[in-house]
Formats: sequence, C-alpha cells, structure tokens
Amino acid sequence: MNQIININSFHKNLLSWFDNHARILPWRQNPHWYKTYLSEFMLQQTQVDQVLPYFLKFYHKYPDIYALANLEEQEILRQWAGLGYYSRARNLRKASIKIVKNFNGNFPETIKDALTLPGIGIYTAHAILSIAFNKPYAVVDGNVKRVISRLFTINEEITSIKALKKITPICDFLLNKKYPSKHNEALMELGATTCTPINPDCQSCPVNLFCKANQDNAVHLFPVRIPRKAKRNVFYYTFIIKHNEYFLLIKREAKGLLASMWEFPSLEGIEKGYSQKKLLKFITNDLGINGKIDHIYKSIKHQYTHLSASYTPVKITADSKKQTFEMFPDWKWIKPGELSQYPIHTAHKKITRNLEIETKG
DNA sequence: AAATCGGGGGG
DNA sequence: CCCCCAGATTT
Repeated sequence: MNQIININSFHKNLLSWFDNHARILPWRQNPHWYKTYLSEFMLQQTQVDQVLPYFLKFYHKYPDIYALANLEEQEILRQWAGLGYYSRARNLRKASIKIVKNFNGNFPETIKDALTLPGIGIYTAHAILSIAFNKPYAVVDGNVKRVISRLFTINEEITSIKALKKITPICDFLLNKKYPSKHNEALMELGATTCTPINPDCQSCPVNLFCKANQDNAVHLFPVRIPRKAKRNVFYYTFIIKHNEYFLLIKREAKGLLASMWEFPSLEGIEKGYSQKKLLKFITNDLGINGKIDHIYKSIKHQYTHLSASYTPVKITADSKKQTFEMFPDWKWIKPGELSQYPIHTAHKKITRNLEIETKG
C-alpha cells in the first residue's frame, strides 16, 4: 500500500453514497441467496442491462434451486440462448443439482464447499457468501480492480495475475468487516456507475479524497492496459437444407465454441470465396445429401471475443430427408415453427431473421 | 501465464 | 471499429 487512508472515513463515505445511489435491481429486492446465486452466474463478464431480462425470465420460470436442478441441459441452454458464455448455463444446472444433492438444497456457507460447485470460482464464492450471508470476504471483480487501480495507482497491467495479487490484499484490508455485504456491492456499484472506464465522474465520487490517481490528475492513466491481440478471421458457409417444408438442424460438439448449441450445418474456412462446386461437394460427400444450390445470400458479420466471423447462408434443396449423420452429435429435420424449441446461438438466429425462416419457411 | 469462451453497448 | 464487462476453466 503506497498511501495511508482513514479507513473509517472511507467506509462511511462509501456506504452512505451507496445508500443514496444504489440502483434498484431485481436481485436486491427481498434479498435471498437464490437471487444472488442466479444473478452472479449471469453477471460473470456480463453487464447488468444485458442480464436484467434473463434474470427476470429465469426467476419467474425457476423460482428456486429445485426448479433449476430439475432442468434438462438442452432446456437451460435454450433459455440461456443469446446471453453468451454457455458453459455458465451448464454449470448453473450442475451446481444446482449438487446443492440439492450434497447440501440439502442450501447454499454451502464455507468457501471450501462453495468452491466445489462448478462455475463458482473465487470471485463468485466471495460474492455470494458476502452479499447473501454477510460473510467477511472481499470481492475482486472488473469494477473493483479498476477502482483500486485508480485509488492506489496500480501500475501492473490490469488483466495480469500480478495486478490481481497486488489488488486482492488491498481489498482484504479495505473490507468493512461489519458490513461486508454492503461494502462489496458499493465498491462494485461505484465502478459500474461512477468510476467508469471512460470519463469517470470523479466530482461525485464519494472516495475521491482517497484517490491517488485523482490527486495526481492521472485518473485517465489507470487502469494500465496493453492492447489486445488481433482477432482471427473465420468464414462460415451456413446451409439451409430444405426438403419440402423441413430443414436440417444439427447439434454442435459438446466442447469448444458454442458447445452443444444447435445450428444449421456449416462449412468452416479461414478464407472467403469457396466455389459453388466446393460447396456442393461438402453437401454431397461430407453430409451425403443429394441436392442443388438454390441461392447464396449476402453474408452477415458476427464478432466474438477472439474471432471475427462471417456467415454466408446457402439455400439447398435436398432430394430426400437423409437420416444418418456421423459427423454430428445429434440432428433433426424440423419445420420452421419448431425452431424456437432449440437452443440456437445468436449468429444463426440472425440468419433466421434475415431469411425470415420462422415465418415464410 | 495465456488462451478460450458470447454478446451487447458505448465512444 | 475498438473497447469493456458482478470470471471460470483449460492448456
């Protein structure tokens, strides 16, 4: 720690600010550990505004841990579709099953037990135990890291392990042991609403008098960050394969990108511009379907964290509904109206909208 | 320690 | 277009 701060004054300013400025969020009303648990899974690497509709839907449909534990994987993926990071949905289900089986339906109140739950790491364990059970564990999330990096002018690159090892003990020291729940939420709230990445509102910050970066007029220099590596380009041909009113939908592998999500069968390449001959060869030789290319549509772009993807829809008319595909974990010939019964990832959902597959077929 | 895993919103 | 976000897990 490179500066001495009046810890009591720090706590007082932070908590009174939170009392006056806390956003009204559904998981903060009539608090219960289940709400904290569900919201924390969704909030991993995802902003509040994006989580809100999903939290409301899930809480309404699955009001307790037993409802979640009873879900099929396919169904929780379907409900989660569009929120991203789908391993969270699988882990939420597995963790819920474990809570019912091993902990009698109650969230385990020790760090050691909480960390045995899939999808729950240090941050989420600390968050649930502090926010829902008022246990004295400090949280270190993206918001807190940014706030601390400014308060104490942390020079380590913010995503590095070095930075985390420097920031964690500071958070442990700063933690308000009397009000850990409010303290943690307040620090995260401060980062989300005031100590923002760009144009932070230092004037209205309750702890600006304790902020080294603010004193040095150097808030814009923190957190320290190095540019990311360039994204890889990926090009997909996405085949809408029709036979009468049916078209082919397949399930992705259980590992890797968009694991176990459903989509139209696709050909992946690292370069653009496959010939029609090559596309038809994929259909005939790899899928074993005889048919013809009806139309090649304009491609759509979709950005992933590490990929810059382009999807080119290709409409195929098949001679028959072939029923065996060794290359897919699962598949189904479905009618357009049945599309909503499957967990479809966002890029392919865009394609169904562009091609108006749900309505026109 | 680095890579992977989604998607949306903001500058 | 690039940036970031109530991180966890695998390599």
